[in-house]
Amino acid sequence: MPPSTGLRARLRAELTVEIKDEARRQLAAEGAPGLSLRAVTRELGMSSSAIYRYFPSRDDLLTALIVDAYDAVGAAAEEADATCRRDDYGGRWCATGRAIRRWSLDNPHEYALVYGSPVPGYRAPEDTVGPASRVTLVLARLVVDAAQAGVLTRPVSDGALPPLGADGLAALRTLVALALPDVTEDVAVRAVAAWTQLFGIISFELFGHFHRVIDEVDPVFERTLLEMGRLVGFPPPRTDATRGRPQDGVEPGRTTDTDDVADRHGLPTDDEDEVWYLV
Amino acid sequence: MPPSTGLRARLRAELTVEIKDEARRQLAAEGAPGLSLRAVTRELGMSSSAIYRYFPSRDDLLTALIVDAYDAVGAAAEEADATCRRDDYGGRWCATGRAIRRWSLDNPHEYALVYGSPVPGYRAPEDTVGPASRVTLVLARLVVDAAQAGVLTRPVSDGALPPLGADGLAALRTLVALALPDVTEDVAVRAVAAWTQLFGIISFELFGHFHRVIDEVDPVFERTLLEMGRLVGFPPPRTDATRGRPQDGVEPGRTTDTDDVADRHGLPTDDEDEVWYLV
DNA sequence: TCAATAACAGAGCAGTGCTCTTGCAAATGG
DNA sequence: CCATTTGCAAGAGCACTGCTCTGTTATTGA
Repeated sequence: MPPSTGLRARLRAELTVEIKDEARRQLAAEGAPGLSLRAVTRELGMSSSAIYRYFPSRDDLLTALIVDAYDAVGAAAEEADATCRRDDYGGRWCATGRAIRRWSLDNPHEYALVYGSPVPGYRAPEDTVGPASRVTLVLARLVVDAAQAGVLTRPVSDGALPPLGADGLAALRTLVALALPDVTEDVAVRAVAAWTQLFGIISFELFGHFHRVIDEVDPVFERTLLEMGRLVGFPPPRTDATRGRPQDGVEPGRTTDTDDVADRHGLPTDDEDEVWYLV
Repeated sequence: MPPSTGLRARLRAELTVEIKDEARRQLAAEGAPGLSLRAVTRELGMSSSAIYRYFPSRDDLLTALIVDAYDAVGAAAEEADATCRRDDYGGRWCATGRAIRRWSLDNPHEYALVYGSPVPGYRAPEDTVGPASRVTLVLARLVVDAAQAGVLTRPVSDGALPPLGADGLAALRTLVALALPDVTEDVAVRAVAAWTQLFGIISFELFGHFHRVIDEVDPVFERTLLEMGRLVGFPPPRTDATRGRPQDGVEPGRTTDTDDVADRHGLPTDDEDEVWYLV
């Protein structure tokens, strides 16, 4: 028996992605409020009511686009992180942040759909929590790797801030248990700060809050990357690529991404700007 | 001559605010996409076409609401800052951040309207840049005050990060010239980091990105306030109110807001946690 | 008092999300 | 192989939206 119900299912799957592609085109062209189901069907040459066999409502289509957007930015973050040496924690942080920003600037409406105001009513659709965690996990894994390697430096001196209270510990416990094993709550809260700062500055840039305040965001973004990376405690990035133009591709150098443990000791670094933040 | 064109103008102004109030009610109830001009007119008992004499389009009504929201959050920030002693820079930073978050949690849809995805097409309406700068100026003035008082501490040790490049200096020059006189570009970029982190964490909380990650945001927010305040270089807050419940009003203690220079020396602080971040 | 003008109500247009009914083609079971 | 069930598509239609146009009424300034 050939693939049972295969023809119908195949056609259905193809039309589903065709609808999503056309919807994504309209989303990129006019933003989420400009997405019209009727316009999608019109462009695809089918009846306006036919689309409801594939997406039962407009919100469901939007949710599908949200899931895809989460997946895309997560893939961008993963790829950027993968192109760095595993022990170059500062470089991984900067490269990941740069990749997320680049994806956001390239897909502003998808970014707004995902990290802007939640469009579908009020409900946080449970289907999006999975793909949403993809990009988060890249950053979390980075923190965990650095913590387990023991390279995370305390920001100023021990005891500069009072220890976290019981409520702070409790609030961070789920986060630590979920994605940050072997990480101090102290480090976790700084990671949250860096995480939210990253998306905060991207949102401000994309949503126009730097209008007439900062005209060229690139160097400021690079600098905040360094500042927040240092705040978390990452060692400084290995290469001096952070000074270069970050908009040309993901990261110019370091195509080594297969060998993992071999890089742990690493060849002698070419430059001596290891002392960017010493502590 | 009685107030010339007074009756008509008065009625017009009254109806304008009535429309805005009803629109704000609908905005708070169902969010920006749920705001309907026809529903507003229906609720106000007038014809659907009459509203266009007051707001020529839906986007104009939204822009008016955006301006009001900027004004409201700016007023909240100003008031919180004003209730602190002028030389308690850490306290002013924390109080302002807390007030902004509180306003945001109390008016989530207005926050989303202002700091979420920009709804009207693509244009950044020029009318909003003025009210938008109100809350920004509170934070900027705080940085300037602390810088001029000479209390801003460098984060780790001098020269830990390489000096800003020429492009970084150029990018920050407009910001410094506009709102941060007598502030180093080095401090300015950290202020931008704190600024964007503040709104980043608020957006994440409001837009559901902490779902199943952080259940109780309060202590984490308090902690990031301290961390980012320290990153900028503010001295630690004077009172121990940061450990209390920040959701009960703006700030419980310190009702002194009139005397300015008299507080400069200050009464002996009651507690000894002045050494929160020493550097 | 009278013309000018601002405000208003209502009809109407094009568009939207969504539902219902009808008809057709494909897969399935005996 | 045929009858039946199922999946899919098209069209009409409903309630709603932003917005415009027309005609009418009320207010204003001289």
